Amino acid sequence: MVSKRAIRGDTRARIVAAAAEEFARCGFDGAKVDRIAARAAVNKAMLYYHFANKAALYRDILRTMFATVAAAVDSLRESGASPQAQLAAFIAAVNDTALTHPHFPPMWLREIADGGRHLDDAIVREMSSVVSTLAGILSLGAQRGDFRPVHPFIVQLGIVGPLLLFAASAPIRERYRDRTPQQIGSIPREAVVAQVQSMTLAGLRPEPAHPVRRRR
Amino acid sequence: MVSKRAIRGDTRARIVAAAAEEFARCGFDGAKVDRIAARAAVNKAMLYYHFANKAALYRDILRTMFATVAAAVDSLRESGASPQAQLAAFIAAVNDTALTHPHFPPMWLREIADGGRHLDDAIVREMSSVVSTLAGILSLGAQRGDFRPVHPFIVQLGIVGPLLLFAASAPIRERYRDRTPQQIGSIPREAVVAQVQSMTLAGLRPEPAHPVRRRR
DNA sequence: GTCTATATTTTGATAGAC
DNA sequence: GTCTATCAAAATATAGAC
Repeated sequence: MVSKRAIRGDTRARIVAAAAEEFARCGFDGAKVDRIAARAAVNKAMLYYHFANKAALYRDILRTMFATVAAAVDSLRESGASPQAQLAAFIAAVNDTALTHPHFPPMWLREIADGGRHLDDAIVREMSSVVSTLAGILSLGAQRGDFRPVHPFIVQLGIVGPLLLFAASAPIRERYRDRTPQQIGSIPREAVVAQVQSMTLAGLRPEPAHPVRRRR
Repeated sequence: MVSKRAIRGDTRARIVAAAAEEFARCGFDGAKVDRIAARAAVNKAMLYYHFANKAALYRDILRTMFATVAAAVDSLRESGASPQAQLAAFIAAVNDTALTHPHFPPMWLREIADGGRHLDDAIVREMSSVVSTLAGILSLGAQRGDFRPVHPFIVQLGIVGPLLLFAASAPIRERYRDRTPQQIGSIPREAVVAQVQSMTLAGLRPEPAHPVRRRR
């Protein structure tokens, strides 16, 4: 039962959209309920009519976020393509999602930094679904002898880490475009994706790629 | 002139230490001045005697943080070792710093997610110093024909991204140790560092490592 | 340098009419 | 479902004595 909303704006959806932007920009504690309501052009009391409290609203968005990534990544497993191609597609899918949902990267980073303060079991299930999908690709590649065995979560870090940092650092790079060397301001995202793809694939090749250690 | 502190506790240092922990755990907005003062066993008014306000205290810590990383990374350039070895040492140095200063990773992630809200020019200088050091290693390798030319910042993302995520996600992995598949709880950090090293080096090899693209 | 007491503002949340 | 008015609890910051 959906009651009788959706006559034009669907307030609930507007609240969620405004909240996602606010949470991404300010974090959970920095986000202000008044600002969310204002941005959604909704009365603050209305917000509390739809959601029990700020935390419930936040969790709802987090859940959607990870479910979106999980679904995007899961869909490409059916292609039956080679492990290499599937892995590249996995990386592209994560990047696409970050592109089409610009608030995901900051929220993801923040939730990690927060020690997962607002995670519930449902959200964690979605998160680990992403890793499981990756694990499937990796074990397929290992079976075929294309990949050497590596812990899926480590590979996940190598993929998600750079992509999240790149996406989330856009405002900083833009602001300090000229005040920094190395033209950090003008890096095409395609170059980042391509580099993550080639780095990940190269790092998975069966022949150990001369790892060196060093302590100062 | 250092006045006459340091008789035993050095209040200022205690404030900074307590604040670093609080900022790492809660973020700028989540961090409470009362809690910082309490944790430092210092009166709250004392805190405002040493620092103009919460933001100034925060910036002071950020500055130290990036200066520490910049120094650690810079020192290993003098070794005159091979580009490969220097790069591996760079990665190890970043990891070591994250290990010895556990509040750095969350703070770093948060500042990125925050869009660099609290950065000032001095801090940005330290940050770009790290990238410059990496750029030096990369261009040395490129001169010798050991590395193919890649934008330093992209390589930086590939190094710092995984390491920060791994370090900062420790509490989450610990909490959901058994509720998740893939034994995410028990991954040795050495494995992560080794994988980042081999992935980075492999991704820099002159021969292009069959990059694949894909859009769903 | 250190503490007590307090001013001021902000903010999450609710009561209750329509 | 929607809005007005408002409460109560933080939380940043300061004044001013010692």
